[in-house]
Amino acid sequence: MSQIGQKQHPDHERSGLAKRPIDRRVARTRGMLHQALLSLILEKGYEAILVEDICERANIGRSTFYAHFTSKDDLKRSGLEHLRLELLERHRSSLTSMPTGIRPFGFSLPMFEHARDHMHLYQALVGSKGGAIALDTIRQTLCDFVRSELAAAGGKDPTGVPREFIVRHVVGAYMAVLTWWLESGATLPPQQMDEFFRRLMNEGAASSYS
Amino acid sequence: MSQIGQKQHPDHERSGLAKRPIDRRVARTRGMLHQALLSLILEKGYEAILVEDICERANIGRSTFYAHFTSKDDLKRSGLEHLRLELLERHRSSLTSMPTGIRPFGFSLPMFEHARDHMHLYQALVGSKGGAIALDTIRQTLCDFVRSELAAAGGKDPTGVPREFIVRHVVGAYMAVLTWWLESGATLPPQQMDEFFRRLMNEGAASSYS
DNA sequence: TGCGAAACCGCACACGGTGTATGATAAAGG
DNA sequence: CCTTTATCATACACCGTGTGCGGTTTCGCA
Repeated sequence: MSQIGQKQHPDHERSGLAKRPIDRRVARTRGMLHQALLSLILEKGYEAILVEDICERANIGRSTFYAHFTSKDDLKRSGLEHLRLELLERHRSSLTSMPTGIRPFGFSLPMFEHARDHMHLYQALVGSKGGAIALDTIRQTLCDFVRSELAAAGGKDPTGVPREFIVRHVVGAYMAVLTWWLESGATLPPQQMDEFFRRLMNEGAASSYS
Repeated sequence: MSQIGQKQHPDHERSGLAKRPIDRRVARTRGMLHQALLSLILEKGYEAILVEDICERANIGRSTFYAHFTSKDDLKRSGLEHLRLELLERHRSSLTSMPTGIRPFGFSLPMFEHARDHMHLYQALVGSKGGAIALDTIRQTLCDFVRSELAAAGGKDPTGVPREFIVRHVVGAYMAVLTWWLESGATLPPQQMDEFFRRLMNEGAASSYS
């Protein structure tokens, strides 16, 4: 309960959330732990990992682990948050670079590219059984993207299909093909995956049935 | 290690897999345990459940639990297998009753109905965090359905989209809307859900974008 | 209806993983 | 250089798991 990273310098306090410099030791420790967890997920899957395993791999004392994270799940969440923010940022920049804006499924290509750039990580998340919870974070983020796209595009749903139905439909299909892509080694380029996805979404999957 | 249910009556042995009558006590015990697990999943979620909880709820001694199942997961798997077989059977009968056969997404309506009939169970699976593994069983079964549909319908994929891509796309979208339906209380009737799903699959989700 | 088999029960035990407390040591940072 | 802060090893209590073992109850079958 050493309350690490809570340096109190009342003077230097910036407004609200200060970006105070972090002690090198803290940064090193957390980095090692994150990396250790990741490599262990690839080896044995998340569920089978022990806190002791992580510490051993990271060369960190077990008590130090608990000084930074309350549990194995806490460590996972922390690592996932990085990922989520990075994804958000990439989506944001892709929006500004292509100001047509209303093009549907704008999240698709950036997401495929992001997954390609972090393939080792995503494959770990997909492969392990515990990855389901992790992927759920991504799923919810994508759902937000689609919701705002739908809200921006058209107010009416002429087909009578509930809007949330459409959101889940689109993101569910997307996550499924993304997962398949990663599972099978991500050999196809992101551009082609994006093209396939858009084709099915535009023409409907039923058109491929005969 | 009492090896329950291994009655040895060498005479009465039928060819191969005999459907030997099960001791009433055994049936009662297993039924209680399955039911207890289910109700507990609804209350606290699968992960938080202890073997002791299950036994207490079922009024079964803890040693008896281990005489039937090796672990909590084993009990879950056992219950899930029932579900999977029932789903398979319903799909089979729906195929024969509608011999046109080639109608795409034939799994859709039977699946929605099956979920409606076992709503409490499915909602438990969807809601709990551990449900991901359980839903995966369903997902794989549906993938098999779609694969055989695709194989039966047409040999060529004129669009150039890989067949497995289509399979994952369809089932991913389906599982997503099914999950949403259950999460939100399954108020819409299965027929309407089926109709919505087919509409998006036929016209493409992009058509709902403006 | 009675008898043998088997299923159930409670209890006790060893094992392993978790999370906390503590005091000593090492390394940042100013 | 000196203070602050992070790290470490150790020890400990706690809890859930899975197994072993007699004793009791219930079932199936003759």
